[in-house]
Amino acid sequence: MTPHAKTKAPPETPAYLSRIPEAEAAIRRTADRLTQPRVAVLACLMSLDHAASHFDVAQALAKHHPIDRVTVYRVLEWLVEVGIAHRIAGDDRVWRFMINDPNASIVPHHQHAHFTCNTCGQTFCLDDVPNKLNFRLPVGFKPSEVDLKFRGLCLHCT
Amino acid sequence: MTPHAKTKAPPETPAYLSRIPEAEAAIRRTADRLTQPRVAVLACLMSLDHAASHFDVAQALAKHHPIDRVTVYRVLEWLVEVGIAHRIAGDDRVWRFMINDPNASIVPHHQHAHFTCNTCGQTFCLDDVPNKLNFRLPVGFKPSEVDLKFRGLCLHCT
DNA sequence: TTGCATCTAACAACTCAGTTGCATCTAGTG
DNA sequence: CACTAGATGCAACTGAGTTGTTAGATGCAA
Repeated sequence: MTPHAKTKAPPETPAYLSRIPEAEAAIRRTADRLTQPRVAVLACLMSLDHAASHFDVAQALAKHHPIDRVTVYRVLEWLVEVGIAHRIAGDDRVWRFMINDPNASIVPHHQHAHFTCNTCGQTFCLDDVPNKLNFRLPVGFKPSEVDLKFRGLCLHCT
Repeated sequence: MTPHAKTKAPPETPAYLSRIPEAEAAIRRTADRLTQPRVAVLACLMSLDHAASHFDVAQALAKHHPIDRVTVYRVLEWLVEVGIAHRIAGDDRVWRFMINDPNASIVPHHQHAHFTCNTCGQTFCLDDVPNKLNFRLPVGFKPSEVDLKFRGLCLHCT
């Protein structure tokens, strides 16, 4: 084990590297330019099963693809704009980002749920949870979006 | 949503003034001190049917009860601690606060819903909505809290 | 391949909500 | 009335996210 491993150091060969071809393909499908930061950030998101903050992304890429933090912000924002990812508001005032499920509907950030683990702090998407819910709101409230958040123990920390 | 996308200027005689006796009574029920900032902040929250940010509160009190913004933060935090109010995380990275429904359960911030209006930007509590929902989460996820947020058109903006 | 218009990245400087440290003051008690 | 724990006010700080500007890539057309 590495000494002083307070935060777990990234592995020698980061998992996101293998996702680079997949990321390039997805970016080419957009009308915008294929750039190194976009590829790296998207590959990073693709390698995760949970939501990542701008800081998580910048840190994961620091060794092999160091990217300015403003660029990370802008790439993440762009990924949301073009519909590749969606953003999640956390309780700690930090945005987290996650790849959209390609099987989901066209507006996947609507009507789907998130789960934040109280132990490891990571946020997961639960895409198939709330579709079958129908809410009864007080008279006069006309909802257009629903955001459902759970907190508790995730499957890794059980 | 613009931060503090606020409404009109407060009236000559702020509505919160009439809530001061009620606020004093509630604070006396706690084990802590009755202070002017606590009374004013609580009365302010009591006069609203929607959630208020620290900025909303400070602004509402500015004329008759000017209070340092750090004190507003600390009083709001204290109100949450003693169970008089609860805090809501908004999409604009701003905490908003609202009085707890005295008829609700002991932990009212669990298992209740919020509604944010896309037009006026205000956030309301919908206390009686999600109690009857039972969710089916993926295997391994053990939720302890649920937070349900709606966005759309509120009853004032219909 | 080269030239070029346009888009994108990097850097610095900034905004803004929220926090911390500390000296001063005050509510409640005796 | 005096005393003290606890609250307030002020200043300085933190950290996420944004904006402006310049330099550098990218992709298309010639």
